[in-house]
Amino acid sequence: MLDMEQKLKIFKALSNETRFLIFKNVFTGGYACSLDKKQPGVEVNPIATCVSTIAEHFNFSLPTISAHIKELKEAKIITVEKKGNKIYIEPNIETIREMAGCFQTLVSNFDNNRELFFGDNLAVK
Amino acid sequence: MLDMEQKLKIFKALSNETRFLIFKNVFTGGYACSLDKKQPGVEVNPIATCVSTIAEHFNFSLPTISAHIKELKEAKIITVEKKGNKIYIEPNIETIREMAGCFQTLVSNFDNNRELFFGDNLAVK
DNA sequence: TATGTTATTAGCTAAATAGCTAAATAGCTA
DNA sequence: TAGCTATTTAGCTATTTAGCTAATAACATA
Repeated sequence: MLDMEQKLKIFKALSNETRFLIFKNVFTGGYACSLDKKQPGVEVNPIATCVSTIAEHFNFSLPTISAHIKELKEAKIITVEKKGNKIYIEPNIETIREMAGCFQTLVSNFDNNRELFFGDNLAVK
Repeated sequence: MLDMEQKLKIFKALSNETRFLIFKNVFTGGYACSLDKKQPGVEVNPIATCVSTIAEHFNFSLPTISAHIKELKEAKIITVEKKGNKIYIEPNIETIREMAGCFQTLVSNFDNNRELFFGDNLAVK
């Protein structure tokens, strides 16, 4: 279960456009190709990418992108693993799964309470 | 459908602890009682509350709470309606329903791709 | 060992954020 | 109309954020 502090970190991490785009592309494979070009045959998840590959997609400096990645890592939205002198970045789907669950529970409880109290349900109205 | 700009506003709105707590209590009825005490018989959703009622729960000034509420309103997380000289605040469940859907779609697509590519599914492993 | 590659740290600046108090606005009520 | 209640606006300050360059660290390889 994600506690409030962790949720705040996740919301903050995703509230910045650059971090949101990194998140989007890490989760949907938007950066995956560049990796193979750089080091064919390396044994990593084909969805994995690295800091400089991500940075290629932005007009920001490498340290800036590195700092954004650190924030996504601390929010547990991505995982990072050092192999050689590269950092391999992968999506952390379990955190997103938990977020989906939290929002869904809130909606379900809300709809259920509304039905209990008012006998209606705007969700199907 | 929520566009990226709207999602960024929602994440930003929920990244601050005070706003997160307001959100939590507006959605779960944490502030509802004070309203009746103030104006019995007024014709509003019993879950509705107002700015000063919310402010009672924090050690922050009324203008500070007012500004937080404005940000939640602009993120479409809550709705506000002026009745007389009060602002009645209600949860906007449709926005949260959309967020739940976005996260769930991301998770479902991710799991589906993983199964397609690797024949496994960490969700049930 | 020297050089190149990848990423982080340090130190800086400009802009945004979150808080405050005082004043203004809007509407109700005596 | 005068005064009361509810809320917002204006103007201020301290802190945080997001960007930069330069320097450093860690590792690979010629």
